[in-house]
Amino acid sequence: MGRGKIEIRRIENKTTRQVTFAKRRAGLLKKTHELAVLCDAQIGLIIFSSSGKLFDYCSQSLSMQDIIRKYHSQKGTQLVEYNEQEQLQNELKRMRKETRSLQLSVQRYTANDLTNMRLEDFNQMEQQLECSINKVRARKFELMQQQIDNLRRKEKMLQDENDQIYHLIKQQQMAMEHQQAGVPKPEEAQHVLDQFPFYGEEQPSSVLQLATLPTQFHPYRLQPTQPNLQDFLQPSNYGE
Amino acid sequence: MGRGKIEIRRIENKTTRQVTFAKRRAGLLKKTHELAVLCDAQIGLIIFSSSGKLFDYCSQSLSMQDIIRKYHSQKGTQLVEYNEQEQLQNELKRMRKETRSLQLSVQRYTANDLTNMRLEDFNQMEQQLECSINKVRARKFELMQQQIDNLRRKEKMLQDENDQIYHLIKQQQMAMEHQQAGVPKPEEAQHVLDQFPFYGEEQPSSVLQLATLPTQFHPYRLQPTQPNLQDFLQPSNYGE
DNA sequence: AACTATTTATAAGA
DNA sequence: TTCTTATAAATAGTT
Repeated sequence: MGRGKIEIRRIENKTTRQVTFAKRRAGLLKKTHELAVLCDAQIGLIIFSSSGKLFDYCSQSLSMQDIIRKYHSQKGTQLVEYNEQEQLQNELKRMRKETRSLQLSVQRYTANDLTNMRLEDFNQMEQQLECSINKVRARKFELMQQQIDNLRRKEKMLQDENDQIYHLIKQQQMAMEHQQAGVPKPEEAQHVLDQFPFYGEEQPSSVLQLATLPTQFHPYRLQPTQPNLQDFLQPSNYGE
Repeated sequence: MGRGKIEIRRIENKTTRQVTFAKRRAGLLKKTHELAVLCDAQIGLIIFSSSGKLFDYCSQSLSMQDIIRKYHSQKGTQLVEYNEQEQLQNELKRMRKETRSLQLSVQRYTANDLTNMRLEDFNQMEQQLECSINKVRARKFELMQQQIDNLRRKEKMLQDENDQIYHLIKQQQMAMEHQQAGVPKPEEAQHVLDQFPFYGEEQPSSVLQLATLPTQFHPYRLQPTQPNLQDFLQPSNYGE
């Protein structure tokens, strides 16, 4: 349709190609519009010129987005991305529900909102809370018992050690009395004591809480004592 | 281009419209293809007939996906959907975190998992639970007190009513003694009692729990009584 | 689905 | 570029 017939193949002359592009592009847009109007069709047309410029047409009533969406849903493509979004939304919904229920749970346990509760619910809540508190206490005392056992063991070790020190000093005193009929100097006794790992070693109070033991006793003779439970509620490092 | 010129407006005749659609659609696809080839353009064409059937064209070298992607990147659209997805994912992340923390909270309150807890945590938990339980009990007793007050009010009303009945019957008896020097028949007394709304009306036990009141007393004289607290832990319908 | 009178689009020239 | 115009192509109405 022109002065001459042309072959449908890429126009090599750049100018000619550009002119033809402009003319035919206009024609195509016009025909696209006509088809959309005449036949009540929904049409989306996207044209990129060879230089990358965008031209598009979209029949009224639907946006290009809508047409593309419809295209994808009909073609089955994009289904992946769509499903992903769908899945995400479902998961979010589920999470919201779960969070809501958890929030209610926490609220019940903290008893911060007791309005809208029926009298009979209170019994149940009380029971739940009692049950929880009992569990907590049981576990707490279990841990405390372990600490106590541990302390007892350590106490026993110290006791034994002190007994040994006591006898050693006794022997040394006797030996000295034999040699010079004199008494040992305190510094020498200290020297002998040094070989015992526990003697004189300060126990971190956070570990053993021995700081509260009465100190007026003879240092070589620790008295068995019942630890004060109140003082043991510290991070347990037993068994190290 | 045809036997006659036509206006560019929706063709009303359905058959004509369908035929025109087929013809022009073919023409459009052909022209689209020609433009793509002649001018080295990238073109995507999506047509939905009025009945929803899909026809599309896409220039070689690029898929429709690619063209759409390019379209979006050029238009700046799709950024919305991308952001939407991004937002969704962020929200989900946030929700997961919140849910996790709530789960931990609930777990602490139910005391179902006490491993990995330090001894010092137990005190705090115990306190929290005690605090909750106190709140629950306070509220529970408050509600119970309300029920008790309510019952007292009702009791008082019944008492007053019975007093009135008692006096009425006394008066009647005296009147009859005047007239016939006889005693009133029980049926007549019952008739007089009927006008009092509370008399003989059975109270639903779930509402007032009066079922446990001792029944061996004189029916006209309800004894003031301390309700048994154990029996009041029912849905409260007081104040109706 | 094919025909064809016309309209429309457009290639090439101005 | 844009306008013009001869001609190809598309297609409305008909068969």
